[in-house]
Amino acid sequence: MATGFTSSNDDDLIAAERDVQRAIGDLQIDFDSLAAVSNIFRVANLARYHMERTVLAQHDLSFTAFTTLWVLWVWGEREARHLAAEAGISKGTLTGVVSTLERRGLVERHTHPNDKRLVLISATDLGNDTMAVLFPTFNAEEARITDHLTTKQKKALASSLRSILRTLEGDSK
Amino acid sequence: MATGFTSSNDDDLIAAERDVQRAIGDLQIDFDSLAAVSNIFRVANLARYHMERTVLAQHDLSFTAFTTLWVLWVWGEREARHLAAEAGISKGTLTGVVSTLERRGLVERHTHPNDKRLVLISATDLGNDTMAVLFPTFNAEEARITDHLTTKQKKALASSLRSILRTLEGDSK
DNA sequence: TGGCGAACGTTTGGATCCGAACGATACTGT
DNA sequence: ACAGTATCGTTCGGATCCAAACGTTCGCCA
Repeated sequence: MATGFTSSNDDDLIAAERDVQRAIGDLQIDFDSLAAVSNIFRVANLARYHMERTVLAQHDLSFTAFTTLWVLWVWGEREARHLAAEAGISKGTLTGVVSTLERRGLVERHTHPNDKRLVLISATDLGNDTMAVLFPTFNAEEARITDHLTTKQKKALASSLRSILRTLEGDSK
Repeated sequence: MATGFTSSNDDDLIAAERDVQRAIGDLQIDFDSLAAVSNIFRVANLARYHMERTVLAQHDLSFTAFTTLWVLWVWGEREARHLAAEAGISKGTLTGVVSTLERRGLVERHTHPNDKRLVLISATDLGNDTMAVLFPTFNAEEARITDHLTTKQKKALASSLRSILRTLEGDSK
């Protein structure tokens, strides 16, 4: 599959920036913001693909299915719309993902006893056991791909990303 | 739509980490790597959604279609498999994306004159004009969502992400 | 010079993704 | 009480995503 753009070292990025500058002519572009944001997309795209091919393929789980099951493993039973929000997908998408996980015996659906509109979703024992094995492996791979960063750099990276996250979440209010 | 997880300030992250620690019991987890990588996914997911709803919706373009057209705008005519690699999608996916863009009159397909297996894809005048309007708007939004970061922080962010990118790309060799 | 493996883009099948429309259920005000 | 409104999860239509299979075209080499 693809890696997003063709190269990734700093010299090549400068060359790419020059191409962009030429293409846009005299338009004003904020290259620092461009580099920061576009690299977020590139890394996320490639890292997701990488995790699906290595760690998750062993258990035949998609990245979204893994994320959904992870939320249930850590926080326990959730109502469907909250689970969708926490997994970062629409509720329409969640219906399909939960159906897939349910078919595999990893999660269960239950109607809320006091409100029949609500669906409660929880991980089964098999689901929890799967995550107990899978997550340490997943985290070890997270550590490996960030191995060239110092602890301080990792903390700064997470902090900068949280800053962007707050701005994005502020928009929807 | 969803935002991925429920909160984003540093205090809440620590609470989330406590929940993870409780769920995994005595397993060893690298929380710095976890925070760094998971925030990449969260921000990318939400930023992509944000860009599609705000900037790209004005021109009815998906994020992938925008990325593909952006590559053609900056670097000019490309062979299909290279375009797919640079846009970060498989060649099978590219076929559909190019068909969508072609239907909209934004790109053109041409068979290579010396090798009929190859397909050359290029932006039309309409495609280039669209990007000349769209990209500055897109970049302005990139700048806005990273507004709380200093120039130094943006450079550090991009640099850390490139470091991860190099590790990921090294795997496929 | 012709066969045969390699490389190309496309097609296929199945999962995911969204927004919008839908039916079912709960709440609200009179 | 009960009609009207709001909210829930699901379904639907259409686009995107991948891997694998496929037919076409090229290059290699006997």
